[in-house]
Amino acid sequence: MKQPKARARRTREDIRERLLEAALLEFGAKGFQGASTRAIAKRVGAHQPQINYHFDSKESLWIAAVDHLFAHLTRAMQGLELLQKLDTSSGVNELAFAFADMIRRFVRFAAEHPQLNQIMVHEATSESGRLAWMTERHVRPLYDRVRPLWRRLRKAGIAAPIDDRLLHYVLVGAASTIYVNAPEARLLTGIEPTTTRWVKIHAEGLVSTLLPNLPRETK
Amino acid sequence: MKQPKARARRTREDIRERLLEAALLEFGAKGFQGASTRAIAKRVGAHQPQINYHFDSKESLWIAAVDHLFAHLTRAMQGLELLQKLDTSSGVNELAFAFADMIRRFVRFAAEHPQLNQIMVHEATSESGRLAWMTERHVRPLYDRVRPLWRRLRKAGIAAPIDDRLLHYVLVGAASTIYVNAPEARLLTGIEPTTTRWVKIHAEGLVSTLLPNLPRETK
DNA sequence: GACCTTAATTATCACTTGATAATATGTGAT
DNA sequence: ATCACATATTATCAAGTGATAATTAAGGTC
Repeated sequence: MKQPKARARRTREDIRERLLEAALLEFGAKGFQGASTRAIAKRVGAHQPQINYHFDSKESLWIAAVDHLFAHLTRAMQGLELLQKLDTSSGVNELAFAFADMIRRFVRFAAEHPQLNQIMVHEATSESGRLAWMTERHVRPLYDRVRPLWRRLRKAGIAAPIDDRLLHYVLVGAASTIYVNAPEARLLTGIEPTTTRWVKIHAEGLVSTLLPNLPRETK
Repeated sequence: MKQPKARARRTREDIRERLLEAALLEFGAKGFQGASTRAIAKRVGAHQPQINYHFDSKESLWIAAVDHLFAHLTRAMQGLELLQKLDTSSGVNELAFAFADMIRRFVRFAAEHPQLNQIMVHEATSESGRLAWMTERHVRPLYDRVRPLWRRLRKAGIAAPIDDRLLHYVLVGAASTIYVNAPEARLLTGIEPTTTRWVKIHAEGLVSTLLPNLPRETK
């Protein structure tokens, strides 16, 4: 009477994708050490050794998951042609509008994908190969791109008086902490911060605060 | 020839204090799960079972360490009589100066004791008994104290346009992320953010940004 | 100096972890 | 239908975890 459990066989891409998403949730919530491969596999109804089968190791899974998520971020941010605005040296006002939009997009992304900043924070608290890899591969490009833009906005008197090297952490922290710490924020404030309503309020608050002299948008 | 290793016998308070400090470093860097009691003990030249001897369990150690650190924060913040400024309904300008000072102190504390915000972030990413305990016991008092002050400053037109429920996370994030992520920040920016020079630049930047219409201090 | 309280050390336990090897089964090509 | 290959499952391992019990030694008190 013991009939063998029907095993769900899925395509390579399908199961890999599911494992990546599950990994992001676990790594984001528990950190690299705290997340267990068994818990990740269980999330998608798989068994633990499938992780070593589809990826080579826990670390490889982590790398693949982080690549996956940063690709998502890049996609979400690049409707903006910030680089071109800068390169063409066009009007500083246009740059300011583009920057404001970048802030809004970043806040929205942080709300919808808190795993990214959660993972960054979990890793950034102690030195490791993973931290060095993530910093150079994914964080530096963003940092290097944003820094000159901010300098220009400051010279134009549009941006708040924050050093361009510190800005990265001020912006990331101000934008993402409430979503990184969402379980705490729900307990503390009683609100659900990931609501579109609150995300908008948050984003507009940051825009007005970081770019206090943003000109009126006249299209 | 095998002479017994001289064992360092210390007073109860001494070894407890040392274990607490070591625990903060490990918990801050690795999170609760990631930190091992053996690593904590090793930091102070002790053996792992001493943790269960002087504290009851890993969790009790964590609680004691967090209490210890928040007591330190309270001490660092309370030269300010923010409460009184509020209660006496005295001039809003004085409140603003006090608030600015609070920001400076908080930034300085975050730089000198990154473990606090590291631990908060590690715990806040997933629900747990520890998170609930820490939120209600230590975070809520600060949150509840600051919120009405900020409302008053906003009404007076001194504070930046950020909702008072969100402010907590905007401020904590903007002030502490660079120190929480210091290992990353060093790699990324090439500067040492915990220098008094950079801490001052950071703090003043936040004050000007969050309180853009702070009156000139006239004593 | 003997004694006793308290801290330190050693040995060991049950449990969880990531990984590997061996086996079983699903699926498409022929 | 059969076969070959790719995916799933099971069993197992060594390493590391927090905790406990048993033993040893330090330091003050008389």
